[in-house]
Amino acid sequence: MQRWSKLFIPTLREAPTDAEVASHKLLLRAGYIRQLGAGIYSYLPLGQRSLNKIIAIVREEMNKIGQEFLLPALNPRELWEESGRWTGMGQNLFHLQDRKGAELCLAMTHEEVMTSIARNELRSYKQLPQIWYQIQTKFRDEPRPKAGLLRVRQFTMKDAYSFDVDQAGLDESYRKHYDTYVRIFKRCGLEFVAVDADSGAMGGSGSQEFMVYTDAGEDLIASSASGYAANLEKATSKLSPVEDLAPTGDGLPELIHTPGQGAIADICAFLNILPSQDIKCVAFMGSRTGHPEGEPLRPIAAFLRGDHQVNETKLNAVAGTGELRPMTPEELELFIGGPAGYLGPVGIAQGMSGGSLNGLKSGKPLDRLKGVFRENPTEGLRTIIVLDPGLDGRTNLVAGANKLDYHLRNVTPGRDFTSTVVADIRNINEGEPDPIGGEPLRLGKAVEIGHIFKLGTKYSESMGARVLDANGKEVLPIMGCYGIGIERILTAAIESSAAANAGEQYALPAAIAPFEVIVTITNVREADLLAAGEKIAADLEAAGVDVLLDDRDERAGVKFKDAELIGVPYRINIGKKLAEGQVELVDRLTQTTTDLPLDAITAHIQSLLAASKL
RNA sequence: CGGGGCGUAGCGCAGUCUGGUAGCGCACCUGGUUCGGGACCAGGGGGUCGGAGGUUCGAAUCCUCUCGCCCCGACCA
Repeated sequence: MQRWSKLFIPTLREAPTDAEVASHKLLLRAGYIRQLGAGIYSYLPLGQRSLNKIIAIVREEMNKIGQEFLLPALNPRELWEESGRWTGMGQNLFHLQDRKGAELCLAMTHEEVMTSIARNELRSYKQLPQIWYQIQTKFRDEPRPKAGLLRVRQFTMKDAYSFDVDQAGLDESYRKHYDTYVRIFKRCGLEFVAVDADSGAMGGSGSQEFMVYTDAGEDLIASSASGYAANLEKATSKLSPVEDLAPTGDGLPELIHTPGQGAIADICAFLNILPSQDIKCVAFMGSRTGHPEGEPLRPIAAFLRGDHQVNETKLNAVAGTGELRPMTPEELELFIGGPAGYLGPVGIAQGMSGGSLNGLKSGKPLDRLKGVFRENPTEGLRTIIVLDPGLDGRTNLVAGANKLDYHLRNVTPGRDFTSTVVADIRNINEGEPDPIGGEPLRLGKAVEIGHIFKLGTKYSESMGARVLDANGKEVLPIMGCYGIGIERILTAAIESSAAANAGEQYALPAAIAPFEVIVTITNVREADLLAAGEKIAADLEAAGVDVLLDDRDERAGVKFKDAELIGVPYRINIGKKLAEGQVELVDRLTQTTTDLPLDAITAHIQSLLAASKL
């Protein structure tokens, strides 16, 4: 039997000032963790109990589809050079040297080790598919650890790797992981959404992130009741129709004097129109990442509804660039043809050929531009004109005239200007209808607790893993990788619960709480209370319930506060009502209190726990 | 890496500007009272003031350097 009086549970009345987010404060105050350095934490007995419970769930579910390994955290440099990640991971990989000067790293994931095992041992398609996983400590030299356990340099991760002969096999392995993750997170009592993630530079064919909404999160996601969910970088929405303005005059673009009305809000007020009836122009110079010098810049003119915001990730994808910066006034003149505030699509300058630069008057900014053109002397630079679908098909819009203090009205896309491409480049807004079911989108910050990813052959190729297929032909095993952040499950659960209680209190789901039930003897000096508490705790333990008996000689108030701090979902108070044969059950998840007869409590707890286990 | 903030007892803080023997609350120990929502009284223990160097008769306090931590940004398969 676990007795509080014998355990090490150092609760704090006040949180250290370093802690900002709710889960960090509460984990410290509850005695789950202590900090050792930036992004480095010790897990105290309570924290370890909770993490062990999470790990047990993960392991139980993963064992249904795969096999567990234990792999070295210490990896030789050569292995990581094979995959290209020794330098490819940059500063995020912890490097170290042994006494002989040989270089090693602390593994941040285990693609390399798993693939090296696969290439040494797997020879035939008959040995596939394989799903290999491990649960262990990973190291990442994060540029900025923060928010307690949310972003750390050393943490526990379940990562899994699948090896299949063909794409269909990978699809199946991926699906198995998806289903398994859903079961794991449900068992952990989390409310989560699976969002389509950017496959990014990895070039994989599919990727989803499992996210939990919390303000402490670092990602922005959108989801809706119809099951739609996506990262903000990918999220789209159906737009409600906007009423176009009636044409004026002959219906063709008409110059209007709009002195000092450069901002959208100003011009809308000035002309008495809605922002959605105005064309916003955002102009960037784009370049590819990883080409600091000499990479030709690309002028980009993005046109979208006046009430919409550009999403730079989407725009980069459309323009084939990796980095964007705003155009300088000189560049605006050259590539758009107007001053900031009065940019528009009609008669856009669209850049020029390299040769025509010679006619320009000199000056520092222009000299810099000539340097840019030198990379592409014959083609010069043409402005990429991107039109957001929110403007496509619209009529009689208002736009800048590319002339100071003038706008145009009656601007109709397609008729008055053409675009290089029509593509979604905007951020969706909260409440807009989702693209599949039309349900309102919920937009919010979220924390990533899991990620599944169709890797492809990146590692089998670079590290030389091959098997023979049924035709005796050598093929590269197709891989998937699948991660779960163990501590993040705990953190997300606390954040979610604390958010409902003003950040001051939380209760964990029974499945991942350090104890399922706490029996609080309100006064251990009263022999009958002590005896009843002992008996109830013993009965619960005999019934297989994970119970903590608070047998400390403390005042009741202290014990109640402490019980709440450690997040145990069910509390049984042994107190005054014992005289009538009753004890109090506090259900912290529903925030209800019920009186129960002494002899009914064990069965009642058992049924509560059974119900919480799906 | 850029910007900002903070290092004084286990936790929360004052003292630093204006140099003169380091303080408060909580926690901890002892005794007593109290006992269902972080009790009260009395007594007590605990700090090389992050570190190094300097100025000074004298440095938590002034100067220089340095280490650490937090926040915002950048970054984040």
